[in-house]
Amino acid sequence: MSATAEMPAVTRFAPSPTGSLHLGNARTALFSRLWAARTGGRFILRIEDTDVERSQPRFLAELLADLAWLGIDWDEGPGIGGPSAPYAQSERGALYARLFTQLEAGGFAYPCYCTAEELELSRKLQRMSGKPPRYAGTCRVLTRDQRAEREHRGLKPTLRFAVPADRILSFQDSVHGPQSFASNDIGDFIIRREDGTAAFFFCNAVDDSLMGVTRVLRGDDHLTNTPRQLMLLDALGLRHPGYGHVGLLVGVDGSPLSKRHGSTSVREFRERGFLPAALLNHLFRLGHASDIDGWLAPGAMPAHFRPAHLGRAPARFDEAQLLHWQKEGVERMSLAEVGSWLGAGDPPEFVELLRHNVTLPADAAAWRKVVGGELPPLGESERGVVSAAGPGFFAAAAAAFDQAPSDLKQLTRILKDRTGRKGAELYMPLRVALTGLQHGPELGPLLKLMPPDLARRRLSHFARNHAQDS
RNA sequence: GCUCCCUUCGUCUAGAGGCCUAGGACACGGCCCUCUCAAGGCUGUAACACCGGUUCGAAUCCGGUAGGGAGCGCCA
Repeated sequence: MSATAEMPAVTRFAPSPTGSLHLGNARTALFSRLWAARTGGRFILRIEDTDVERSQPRFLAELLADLAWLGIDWDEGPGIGGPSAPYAQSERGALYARLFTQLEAGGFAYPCYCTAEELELSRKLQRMSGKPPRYAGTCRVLTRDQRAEREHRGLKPTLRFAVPADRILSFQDSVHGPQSFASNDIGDFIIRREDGTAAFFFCNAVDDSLMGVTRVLRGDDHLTNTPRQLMLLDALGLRHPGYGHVGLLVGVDGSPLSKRHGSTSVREFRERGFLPAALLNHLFRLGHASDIDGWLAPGAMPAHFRPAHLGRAPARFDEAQLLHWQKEGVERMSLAEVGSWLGAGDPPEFVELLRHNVTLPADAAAWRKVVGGELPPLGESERGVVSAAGPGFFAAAAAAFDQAPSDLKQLTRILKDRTGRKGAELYMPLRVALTGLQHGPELGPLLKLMPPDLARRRLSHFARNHAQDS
């Protein structure tokens, strides 16, 4: 639309390897990737693993695998490298150290010797007296001697950013429009932890700028954090990326997406047999209005991604809609693809037969049982069908089966002559007796796949007036 | 508590003062097709949170109310 929206965008996804890929993160990763792709820019993957306690190699491997499964690839980052390497923040310590000294030298930051307990208490007190819980600034005014004394006592300081007074921080949010915040509402915040590692506000902002990111797309939860990062960048003389904050992904009840809403990670959907393209199509339309409603092959998504149509309101993740895309995805697979997706080594004729009746691999398992195993007990409606047909019908059916085993066409012809029934009245009781259900793949081929004695048994079972007891 | 954000059919959304008796998609109902389901075709139900204001005219602008959410962490 506007000229800026079409300039090559450098975007990024900056996850922490502290768990498997969450749906909300997958969505912002997708949007960022698409934004870069649509404008001919670059997409960077950066690993924010400064929290050594929670970051684990196992999670990183999962993260990369989840991204790969979704088909979200990156132009710079782990495994590829690039001009801004390294792309793991745990390896960028030396760089951060230089910037910390620069900030301290310029008077933009100061060591803070307050302990976690002291800070906790201070916040509690502030809350109780109805004040916003902000750092009181205790260590900001320490003299050189006072600092030396604390060092001498063996206290290890954190580094705090000295938030300037009376400043208004304004920026143009690409999703929310113009924003502005007062620096007086913001307390001095920690940019380096006691253990010397860089804190989120710092390394996240600094790396975005240093890596040449031009469009930061992230969740709404970061909107009020943005002014801190702006001040930090200003103190360092680094340029600001553009920011865009998309509405959060929430559960069907509108509360933050959590376990009780069911599956919330990409991995869970993958394990349940969802297709990556299906998940992508759903995510693509959550908090985003594309110009077309129908199925999009992942490769076509960049052309239909509209950054100007990113949503401010939270979007509910409704699995019913994902199911729709899943059906679309299954319909679009080749026979061989469906076969390997089901992953059970089914014969091609079986796959061909049930492919339109299956949206998840679990559905196929049910049909496998229909063909070769036990039938589940009949439902109320199915019992109705059976008793309406009557035992005589099934006795005739069993007899007809003996004349034309496993041949539905012949069997129905004979049965039609003997009973005078036709259409649904003829087929439905047969379907229920043979499959236990009123719907499913074509009955003829289904019957051919069944062992003849099994089919015969199912028919004669209902000839003995067993409709009620099942 | 303070600061900030959000609010159109059940869901995802279109809509940037008249084109809106509010459009599309999913879901749901009906009809057609069909041995069934699905697919396909046709069709139906269903929303501007509320109250004021500005205006000839408001879903769209302004103010307030309500309800949701986020941030204020040595988590990211």
